[in-house]
Amino acid sequence: MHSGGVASRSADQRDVRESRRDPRESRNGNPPLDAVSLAIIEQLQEDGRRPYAAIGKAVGLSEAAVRQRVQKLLDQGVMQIVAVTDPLTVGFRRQAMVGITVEGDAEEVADALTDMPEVEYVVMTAGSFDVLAEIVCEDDDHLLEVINKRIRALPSVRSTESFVYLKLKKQTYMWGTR
Amino acid sequence: MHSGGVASRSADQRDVRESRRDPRESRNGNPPLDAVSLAIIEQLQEDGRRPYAAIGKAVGLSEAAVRQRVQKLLDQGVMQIVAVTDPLTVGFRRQAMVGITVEGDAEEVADALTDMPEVEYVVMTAGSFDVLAEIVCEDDDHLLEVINKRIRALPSVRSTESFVYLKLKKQTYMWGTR
DNA sequence: GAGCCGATCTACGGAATCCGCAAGTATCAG
DNA sequence: CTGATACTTGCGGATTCCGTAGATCGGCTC
Repeated sequence: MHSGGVASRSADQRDVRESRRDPRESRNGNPPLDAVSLAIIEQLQEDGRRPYAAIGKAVGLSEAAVRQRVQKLLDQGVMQIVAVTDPLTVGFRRQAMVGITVEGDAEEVADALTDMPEVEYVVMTAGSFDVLAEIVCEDDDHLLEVINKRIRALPSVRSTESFVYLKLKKQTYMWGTR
Repeated sequence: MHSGGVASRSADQRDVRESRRDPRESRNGNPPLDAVSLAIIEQLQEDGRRPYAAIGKAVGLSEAAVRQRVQKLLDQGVMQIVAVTDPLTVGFRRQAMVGITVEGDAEEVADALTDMPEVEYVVMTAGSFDVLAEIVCEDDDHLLEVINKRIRALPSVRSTESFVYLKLKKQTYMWGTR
């Protein structure tokens, strides 16, 4: 992936010195998305199976154009269309959020966590934790093993604190549409 | 929602006294899912737009049966098919995880958080926080307002601690498929 | 400006999918 | 036995998907 990465001139470049900065800017390394792609994403956040034609009607594009843009967004990893559930509801598994403080490079710890299959979610943060990781496990033994044997075994990890999930109350993907 | 919740007889009932316990059990209040629905969900976790016929072939069901099951899972709120992105990558918005300690009933605080549109994710936990909430905001001012004015204003909230997101490293929905 | 190139959109047609419906079967609860 | 539930098979029409060809636009070089 990341074949091209070229071009990608954002629209509306004339106001570089604009007072109120445009809310959408590249913040990662990724492509700055234009308003149309944003609108497409919003459509798919409401319903991941919505037909391309319906999306096109909503955002003012042809069906084929929507299809191409969606495909590109998926290929670039900007978005993914998936089924999401609450693992606890689904049945098995123990979940926990683990806050981690790091001695050296926090990013390399985050990368190590990323490689673990039990880790669903990794984010680097500012605050009393350097990294937050969400873990999904089979049972308590498995959870214990991941936290104590694998995460704490990482060289740069100074300390960890765990928050075992008791009940998921909300899970939305509707930002941009409210 | 939560209208019916009836019936939901699982298949393969003959081995109730099986030695190794079935990994799937009702843990919430929700319907215990059978192995077939689990398999369907796994398929849709890989690709939320996969055709029903392909799913049927994978899980050993007819196209119509898959369609009916998926519809039911969606209606019951067990699963949702959506586009997910990294808001930071998409451009605008400030994100943070907020850990909250509660004096009285933690669940009512969680419910109050659930009603806030800026709150994407709410989970009740065991540990030094009673509730974790993920917040997505327009900018720092907005974030500050939500945390200081709205969350801390809740009567039972004893204290909060915020972790502003710097970089999202991983975001998966592939549990069950590894 | 002429000309080329890459990216993106529209247009179009055939294949595949979606979706409702009906009939027939099997299982389980009462 | 009766009713309820769930699955299968089959069907047909509307819809959607998907590849491709052609048009358009902006930037680039010369």
